[in-house]
Amino acid sequence: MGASSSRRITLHDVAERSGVSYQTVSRVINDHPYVASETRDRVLKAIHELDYRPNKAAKSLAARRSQTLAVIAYGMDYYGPAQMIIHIERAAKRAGYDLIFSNVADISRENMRLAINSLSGWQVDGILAITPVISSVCEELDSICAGTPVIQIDNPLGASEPSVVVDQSYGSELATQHLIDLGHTRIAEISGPLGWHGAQARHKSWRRTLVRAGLEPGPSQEGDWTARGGYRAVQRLLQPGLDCTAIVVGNDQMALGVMRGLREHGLRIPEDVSIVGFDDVPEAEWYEPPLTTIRQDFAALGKRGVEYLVERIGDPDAPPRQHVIAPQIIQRLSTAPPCFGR
Amino acid sequence: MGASSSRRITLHDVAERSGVSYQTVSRVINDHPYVASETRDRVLKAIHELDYRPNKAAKSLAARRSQTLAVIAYGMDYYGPAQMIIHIERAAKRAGYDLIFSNVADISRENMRLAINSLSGWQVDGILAITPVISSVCEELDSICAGTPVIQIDNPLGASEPSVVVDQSYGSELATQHLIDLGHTRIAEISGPLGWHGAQARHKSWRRTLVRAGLEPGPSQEGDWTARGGYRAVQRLLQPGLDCTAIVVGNDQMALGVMRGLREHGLRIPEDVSIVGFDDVPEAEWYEPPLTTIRQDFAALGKRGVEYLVERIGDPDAPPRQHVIAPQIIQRLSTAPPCFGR
DNA sequence: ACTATCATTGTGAGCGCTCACAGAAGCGAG
DNA sequence: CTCGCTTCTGTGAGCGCTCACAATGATAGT
Repeated sequence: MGASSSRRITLHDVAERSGVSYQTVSRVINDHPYVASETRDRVLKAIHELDYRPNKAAKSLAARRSQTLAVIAYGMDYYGPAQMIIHIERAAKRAGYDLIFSNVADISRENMRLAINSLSGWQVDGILAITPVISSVCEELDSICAGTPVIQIDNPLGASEPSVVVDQSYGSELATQHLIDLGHTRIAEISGPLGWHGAQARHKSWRRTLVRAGLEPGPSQEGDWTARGGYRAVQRLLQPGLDCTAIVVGNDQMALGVMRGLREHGLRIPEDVSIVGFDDVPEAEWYEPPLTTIRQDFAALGKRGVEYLVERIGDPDAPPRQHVIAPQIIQRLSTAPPCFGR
Repeated sequence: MGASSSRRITLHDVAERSGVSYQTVSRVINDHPYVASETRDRVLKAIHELDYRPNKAAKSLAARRSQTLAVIAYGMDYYGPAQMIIHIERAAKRAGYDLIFSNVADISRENMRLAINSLSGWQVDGILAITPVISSVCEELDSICAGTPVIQIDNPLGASEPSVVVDQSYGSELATQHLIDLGHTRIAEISGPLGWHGAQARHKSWRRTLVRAGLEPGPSQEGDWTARGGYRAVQRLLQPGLDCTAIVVGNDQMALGVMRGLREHGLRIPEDVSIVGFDDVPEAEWYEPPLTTIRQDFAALGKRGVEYLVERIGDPDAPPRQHVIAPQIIQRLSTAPPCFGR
C-alpha cells in the first residue's frame, strides 16, 4: 500500500502518464466540457493509479479563489454556537467548500481584526461571523474584510448587514405571552448577559409584552448563561421575597439553576412558580420537571448562513438582506396556571 | 476607510514603497535575522500603510508547508468532541497554526478517505483525527495520510498509533469501585454504544472491577448516549424487576434519562438506587440530585493532541507514543450507601 | 472546392511567495 | 593592504496550478 516516492504527484505526472497535456488533465479535474470521453477516461485512470491529489494552494493561487469559507466563531462553549458550526460545516461541504475555522475569545475589534487578517490570507471566498455580542465591530466588519463577502450570524434584528438571525423578540414574546395566557400576572425574568444582542432583545420584548397586556413587569435579574448564574440570579430575586408566579429565563442551562434555587426555597415547579427556558437543548425535555422552552433552530441558522453566503459570493452587489428564523415554543411541564390557593 | 484598489497588495508593492527588494520584505515578515533594524522599520511601516496581508496560498505553495492543521471531527453533537475542538483551535492558534476542519458523519473508511483527501490537498502540516468509534480505519490512517503526521484522539487504549486518550478503563473502575466502597454489591450498568472504544473499555472495566471484588456483575444495557436512550435502557433494566442498588451510566446525558426512569418507578436517588455518570458536563452539578460522575478532561485532550502533533511534525520519525490522561471522580449527591431497610 | 463552424487539444504567461545562491559592504587580524 | 569573516541585500528559479489564447482536425454549408 505504501509506494512512497519523495516528490509530490502533480498535474504533469498525470499528464505524462496519460499522454496528454497538463491542461487537459486540468480540464478533466474541473469538469470542463470539450474533453473527449475517451481521453477523460484515460486521465481519470492515471489520476487514480497515481493517487493524485490536486494541490489546493496552487489552485487557489492561480484561480484567485479558494473554494474555502471561513468561520469566526464565538461562544463555542455554548450549545447554540457549537450546534451552528456543525451545520455550517455540513452545508459548506455540500456546497463544495472547505472550512477554515477560528474561535475568538471575545469580540473585540482587535481580536476580530486579527482573526480576519489571518483568515483572509487564505483568500477565502467568504466569511461567516458569529457575532452574538454587542460591539461596534459588527458594523465595521464589511470594511475590515476588504471585499470578501461576510455574513453575520446572530447579529441584532433589523441590522442592515447581510445576516441570518433568530427572531429573539418573538421568542421572548412567545414565552411571556404563554405565561400570560396561563393567567400569570406577576412575571419575572432572568436574562442572559445584556451585552448579547439576544439577551437584550429578549429582555425588551419581555417587558413590552407585559406592558402591552397591561401588566407591570416583574423584577429582572441578569445571569451569565450558566446554571450557576441562574442559581445566583434567582437567589437575588428571592431575597426581597419573591413576588411573582412565573419566571422567563434566558436559556435552559440557567433554568436548571433557577429550578434548584426555587426548590431550595421550598417552591414547587410549576405549582408555585412556572419556568420558561430558551434554546431547547436536548436535555431540556429530561429536566425535572421537563422544561417548557423556546426552541431556536441553530441547525437552520448555520445552514441558511452558508446558503446565503454562497449566494452572495455569486452576486456580491445584491442588496443586503437579513434572513429571520422564527423560534417556536415547546410546551412541557414547567409551566402551569398560577396556584391561587397559596 | 475603504481606499479600494482592485489588485491585491503583494510583497512587491511593499518592496517598492519601502525601497527594498521583495526578498527583504519577505525576510521582515518571517523574522529572519540579518535585516538592519532601520530597514525593518521602514518595511513594517509600508506593510502597515498598505494593509498588506501575505497570501498564505502562495506561501504554502512556495514553502511546501502551510502552517495549517486539519481536524477530522466526529460526534460534534456531543459535549466531549465539541469541547475538544475549542481547545484544539486554541492550542493550534497558540502554536501558530491555522485550523481547517472537517466533520464526518461516520467513521467509514470511505468517508475518512474523502475527508483526508480533501484536506491533504491543502498541504496541511498535520492531522488530528477524532476516532472514538471502533473501525479498521484507525490502523490504516497513517497510510491514507501518505506522509502527513496524524494524531488520533480517543482511540483504543494501548493502540500503537500516535494518539492521546483518556483512560476510560480507569474511569469506569473509579466509578465502580466508588460504589463498591459505599457497600453496594449489586451494581448494574448502562453503557454507551459498544461500537465506541470508550464504551467498550468502560464496560469491560466495570465487569472486571466487580469480578475482582468478588461480586457478580449486575445486568448491563446498551444506551445511545442520549437521555432518551438512558431512559429506555433503564426501563429494560427495570422490567425483570431491578435487582441492584446502583447503576454505572455511560455518560451524564443518559444518567438524566435514567434518573427519570427510576423516579417513575418510585425509586429514589440515591436512597434506593445510586447513580454514577461519566463526563462531568457543566450541568451535571445541577441535575436533581447533583450527579456523581467521572470527569474527562476534554480540554486537556485537545490541547495535548495539538502539542503532540506539533512535536511529531518536528520529528516525524520518533517512535509513536500514546499520551494517557487520567479521569477523575467527582462525588456529588447521586451516590450513597445502599439502604438496607428496603 | 473553400470557407465557416465546431469540438478538442496544446502553449505561454503568471498567480505571490520561498528557496538557494550570489554580491556588496564593513571590520579586525595577519 | 590583502584576507577572511560577519552582516546585510538582491537575483534567479520554480512551487503547481489556471487563465487567455492559439492551433489542430473534423464536419458541415454553399
